[in-house]
Amino acid sequence: MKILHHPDRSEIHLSSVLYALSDPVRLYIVSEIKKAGERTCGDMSVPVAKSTLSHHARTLREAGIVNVRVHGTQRLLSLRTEDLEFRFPGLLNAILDAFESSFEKDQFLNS
Amino acid sequence: MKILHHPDRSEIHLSSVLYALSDPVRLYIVSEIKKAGERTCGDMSVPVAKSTLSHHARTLREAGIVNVRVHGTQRLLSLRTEDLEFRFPGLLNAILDAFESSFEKDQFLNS
DNA sequence: TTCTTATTTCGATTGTTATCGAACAACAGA
DNA sequence: TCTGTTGTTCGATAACAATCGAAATAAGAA
Repeated sequence: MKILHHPDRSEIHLSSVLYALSDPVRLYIVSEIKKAGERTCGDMSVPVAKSTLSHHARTLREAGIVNVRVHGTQRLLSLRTEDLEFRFPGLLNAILDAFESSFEKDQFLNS
Repeated sequence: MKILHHPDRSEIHLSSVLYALSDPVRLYIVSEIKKAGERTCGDMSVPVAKSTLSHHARTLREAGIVNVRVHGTQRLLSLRTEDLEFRFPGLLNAILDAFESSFEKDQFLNS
């Protein structure tokens, strides 16, 4: 089985986190995970090819934002809430609250 | 005199703000402005060419993060604190606090 | 008007990224 | 073992971004 690298808590960098979350698709993915707790890639209806979705999942994982757990043929994504809160208190919530109250999520509603 | 376009408060997008702040140089610029209230481009000692600095200032202005005021031959940059707080409550502070307590600012200390 | 200072714009370069489809790999169930 | 499901990797493409130096601009001072 493939080993998925997750950065250590201390290796999570602010710029990388902000960059990873500056993409509307990834922001949407993260907000979906936040709501559901854990989601698979196929679970999320985003208007991109599955290879693109895979790329986004990888970006989020390498930035230290999500944890990926292998379960059969699926990958379960969850937020690294504690680690992020430890490193950057209040950041994730501020971003996700902003996303929820913005119009940026609207473009995914009918996709 | 050249007109500098600043996006309206309602035109500030979360992704653009996060993207603009995902660059270490720009993050440093913003943290310097935050401390001083207002700064000129030449004021800030960043390890990049002046044309590059100009590019970063433009990115921050177009993302709606800074206001640029012309004063003689200089441009005074200030944070659009109120607008950002209105659109994304707590976001800017969470990011700047994270930056201050991270090691990311260290790379600029001796430049 | 000429010089100086502060900053922008231009053109070029180099590197990165988002995207896709096709091929591949891992697993589960029949 | 075959088949379908799930997701990754590969190769390609097109767009974008960070960077620089040189030239241009704009305002003020001499």
